[in-house]
Amino acid sequence: MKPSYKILQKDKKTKARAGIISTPNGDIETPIFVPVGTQGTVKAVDPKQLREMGAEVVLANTYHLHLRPGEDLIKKFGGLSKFMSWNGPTMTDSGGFQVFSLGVGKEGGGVKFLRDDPKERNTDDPKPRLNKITEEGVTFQSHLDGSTHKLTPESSIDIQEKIGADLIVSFDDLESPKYDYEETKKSLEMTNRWEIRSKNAHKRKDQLLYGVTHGGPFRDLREESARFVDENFDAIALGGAHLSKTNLYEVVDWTTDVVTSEKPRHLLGIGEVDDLFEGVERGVDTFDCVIPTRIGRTGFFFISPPSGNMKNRFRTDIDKPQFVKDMKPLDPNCSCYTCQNFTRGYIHHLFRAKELLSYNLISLHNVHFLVNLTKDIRKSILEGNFKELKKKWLM
RNA sequence: GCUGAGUUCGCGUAGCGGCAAUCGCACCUCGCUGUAGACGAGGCGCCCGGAAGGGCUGCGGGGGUUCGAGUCCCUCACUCAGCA
Repeated sequence: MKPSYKILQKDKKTKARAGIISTPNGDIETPIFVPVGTQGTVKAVDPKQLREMGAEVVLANTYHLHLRPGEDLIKKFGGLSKFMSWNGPTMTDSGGFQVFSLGVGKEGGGVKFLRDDPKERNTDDPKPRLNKITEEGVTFQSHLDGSTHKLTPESSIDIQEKIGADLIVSFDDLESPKYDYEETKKSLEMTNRWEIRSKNAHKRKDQLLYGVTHGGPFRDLREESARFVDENFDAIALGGAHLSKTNLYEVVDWTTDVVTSEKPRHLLGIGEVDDLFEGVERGVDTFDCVIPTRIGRTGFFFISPPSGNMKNRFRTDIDKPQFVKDMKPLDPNCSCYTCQNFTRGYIHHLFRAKELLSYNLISLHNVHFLVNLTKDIRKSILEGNFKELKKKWLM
């Protein structure tokens, strides 16, 4: 079957909408947070746990799965969804992001994201790049063994067809946050050429191919890119969102104002609590982000209001000494397995002892937290009180 | 009792006579947004400082040699090993 998207309800005051993406592996009720499972697993979280918490789709990475175990192997196992025993909808990223994260993004000490605080902006010391970008595609040094690999729009799509996710992404070039207007424009033009090649290479009709919008922080480029992607694709992914918060929301607005409303919109790589509200309000349907699992493995867990707020970014660190004797669950308002069964004091102990269960319990909570938040957001759209829910969270 | 080895940050350690003194663990603080991340950065004698920096104390105790001692010498204490 051909994947499709349908809007069920539009919010009256904002661009938020509740909808449904239908795929051969099941339906995805949007808005929804998409946990990232780069290597065919959401790190430290079992597929059964994902299903039980209500996750509906998992995003894996073309680059990583190509290097290991290889797309042909995954195909032999019946595709990614079966291979990882998830048996639900999946999405793959094109590998374009690795151009950035292994190359440009490593410049300036690996700072990949611009914050509003100028002190945190990229510095100038260049780091060696692990990749080379040409018109044809990208040549990588494998981070596993240093061997050389090439990824092109055609090979990325070929790999993604073999991996067999329901939702796949065009091969794009990522602009560095350091690029000026001209450099960003050049990068965008490359992306556009690569996206057309991606589209032409794409044969499997049971997969939905997203085009990716770019254009850095520049309005006219963003709008041009959105128009271009809208003309050529049935699904819109908003890329290069490594911007300051305020700029990010502007960029989302510019994009969703231009793009056909009846197409699903994905915001690549974004997913802090406030981003989910601001994104949905501006018409985003799906988000993927490593945040819940990455910070989970380093001890941070999400907390809801009133203890969670914009100032603490809805998170705190289980490693803190204050949790030693804390008998409360991670988040008192949370219905996840972790919060229903374990105390902060116990998880603190596990984390200090580097016990593997701590990574599972915290990651599970964090993923549940964001998935559940987007489900609440969806419900609020259907019930007509999205703004009230947003206000309750972001104050 | 004799002989040998040892006693340096909470623990374990490094240290050609120029050291506030190495490294690991622990501890404290901070950071992670399409995952080279179960990770990374900083701190960890005391005092002042935002920092640069400055002051004080300091390598089992005591004494000595030396411009200068954790480093050399004497002595005491304790620990460990072997012999009695």
